[in-house]
Amino acid sequence: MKEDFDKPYDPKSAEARIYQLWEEGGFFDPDKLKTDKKKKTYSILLPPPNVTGSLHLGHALNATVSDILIRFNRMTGKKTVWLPGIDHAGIATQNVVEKELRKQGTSRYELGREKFIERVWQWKEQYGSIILDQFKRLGASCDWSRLRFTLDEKYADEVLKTFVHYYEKGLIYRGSRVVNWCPRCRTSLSDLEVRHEETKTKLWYIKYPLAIKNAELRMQNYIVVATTRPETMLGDTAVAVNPSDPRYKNLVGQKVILPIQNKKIPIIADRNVDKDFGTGAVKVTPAHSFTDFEIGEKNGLEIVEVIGQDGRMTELAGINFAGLKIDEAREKIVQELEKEGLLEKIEDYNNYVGHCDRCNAVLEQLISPQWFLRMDHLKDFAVKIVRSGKTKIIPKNFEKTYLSWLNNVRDWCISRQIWWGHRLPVYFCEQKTEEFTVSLAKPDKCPICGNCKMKQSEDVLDTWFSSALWPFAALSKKDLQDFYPSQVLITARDIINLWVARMIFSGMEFKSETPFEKTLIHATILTKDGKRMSKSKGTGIDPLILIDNFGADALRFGIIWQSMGNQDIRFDETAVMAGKKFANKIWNATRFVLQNAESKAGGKDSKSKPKTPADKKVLDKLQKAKKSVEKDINSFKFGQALHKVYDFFWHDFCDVYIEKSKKQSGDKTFIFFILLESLKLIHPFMPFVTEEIYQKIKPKGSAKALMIEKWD
RNA sequence: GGGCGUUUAGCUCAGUGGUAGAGCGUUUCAUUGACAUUGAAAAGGUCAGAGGUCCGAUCCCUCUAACGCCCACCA
Repeated sequence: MKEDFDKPYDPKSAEARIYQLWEEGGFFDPDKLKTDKKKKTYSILLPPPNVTGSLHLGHALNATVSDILIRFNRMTGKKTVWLPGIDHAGIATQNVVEKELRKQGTSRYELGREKFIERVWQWKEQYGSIILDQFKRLGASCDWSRLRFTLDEKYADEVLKTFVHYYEKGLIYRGSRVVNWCPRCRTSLSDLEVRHEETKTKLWYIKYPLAIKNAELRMQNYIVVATTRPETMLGDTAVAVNPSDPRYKNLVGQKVILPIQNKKIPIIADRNVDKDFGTGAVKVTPAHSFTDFEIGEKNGLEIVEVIGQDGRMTELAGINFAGLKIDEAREKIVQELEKEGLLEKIEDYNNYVGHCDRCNAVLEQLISPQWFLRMDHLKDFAVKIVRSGKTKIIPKNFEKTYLSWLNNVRDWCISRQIWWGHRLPVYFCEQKTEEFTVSLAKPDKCPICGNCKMKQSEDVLDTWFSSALWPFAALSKKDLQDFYPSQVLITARDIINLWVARMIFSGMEFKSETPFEKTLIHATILTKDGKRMSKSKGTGIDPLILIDNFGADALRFGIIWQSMGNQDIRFDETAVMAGKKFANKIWNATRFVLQNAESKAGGKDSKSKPKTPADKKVLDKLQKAKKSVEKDINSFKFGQALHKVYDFFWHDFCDVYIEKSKKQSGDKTFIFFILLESLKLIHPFMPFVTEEIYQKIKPKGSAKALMIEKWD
């Protein structure tokens, strides 16, 4: 026993063995543990990582924080579960597999839908659980028997039911409207999947001649519009000015000639037009702009689609332009306008151009038939529950992010034209191809024409539509009773709207209750010089390498040591090294205790009473630290808690008490008791080393594992 | 354009309306008996700048600057 401690602590040999011990002991599964039925249950749902993902420091922070809460609460005797899962991550996963196919010289189109999906499943089987193994290496005490995947049959059922429910309630509708479109992924996107990037571009001032018969006069009478996208003018169906703009008052109602297309389009007045931008007159392209689409609807304008789903100009753009890429078309248009003397001037301009969040392609706004979830009713739920304080967002200032998004949200485009995901439970009639029926299963007989076989919609749902159901769709019927709502959702700030808000209104709609009592928005981990960590820039740090070098406990220590609140963390590796030293310190202190406290004393005897003043003092310090740590954990001050744990053990216990005990003779069972209590205190933060020690020194009759010891 | 956050020791960060704290780093000394992944101690800060409130401000208020983040259909 004592000999085990002759060498320094070696995390590598201990961690895998200890994790196995926990898993095989069934200690992660609350149904296999004795729990205190009088206490409220405690549950956390793991934000399901993407199947495409590999562990980064953000996950490590999230998992460590969650694990501290779970381990702490489990030790207090509450029925506690941490439920893990994986997200199918529609576009992200599809893109990864497509990339692989490209390497093999083929494509999803060549394979066809069915074969392609098979390939993605294969890929999922191969890589799907890799990231979860990485969570295990961190020591995450998830109940793996409850693992869920968002495309599991049961989960998928729940998703489709939700769709049908919303549809029957009139909250889901189909419409041909302008959407964000990624020409690379060939799918629509929701507003939240658009990343705006500042782009240096030009503002072209183009003359639109008034439609006067006299050709000479025409060249002198024109209206100038300013645009960043001259190529879309091929689809213009009006010029708009602000109704209160005196410059254009007389022109409203007249017509101009759209250059190149040579077609008459009206000058209209619309309040959405900003008098101060450009010339105060704008071209209106209802097919390729959200604003213009609205203006077009109000004024009954014609819609001319000049950009296709492949991101190239369509035939409607004219024979000279059809098939050209956007920038080719732009260049050609500008040349032509110049030739005709219709270009007044060009200015430099900084614009925010929408990019695909997943593949970074420049997005187009174009019209396509899509499915939308009405937000007006659902958002009210989500606003109310947070305003009333029934769901708390911590830190509180993020409530502003949340509320301001909800208050300005547009209907959610939930359909995607990719293949990997939940296919819409919508069946179209083969005769009247625009008519459809919505139902969970394919109808035996077409209710529309009465005899066709019907064709299921090709579209799949936005991944976030299914993620939004996670808090209840991931739970079994029994678990719903025990664990809904969960106590706290722990996540990063960039998905407050994308995910948190949508979970909240989904939970309200289907369970009439918030899915979690609190949302904890944890810090973002940055590089040491304050830059965002990113794989592509090579600024990321791989947590697994840190675990290999220093041990999982050391990594957990290092991350939490720096987690003092919502302050973003500039990651400092020396904190991880400090963690490694601390693990070793605990190890060595144990060696000393074993050498001195000969009688390991039975479990009960170990609760000896303090005898000397030093005993009393260290006990007092321990109890104070414990109370303080409890308080900090419960208020999510993890860094503060860890500092106290560290201070107590290193300084009060080792530097003072152990040093003193060297000079103090007599009964030394008390020091053993303090050591055991310290292990409990440290365990939520550094589970491996504490468990490893506990397994070696635990008195007869004590718990099978430290992780299920009683906190008090 | 709108919103938010940060600025304290060489580095990463705590903290308080009334002598400024930790880890790492640096310096000195100690130690062959738990641990050199050690112990004891020291040096090191006009708490971003300006103004205000107060007996007193690093802390509260206003402004400025730098950095960072989120949101956004002004073409």
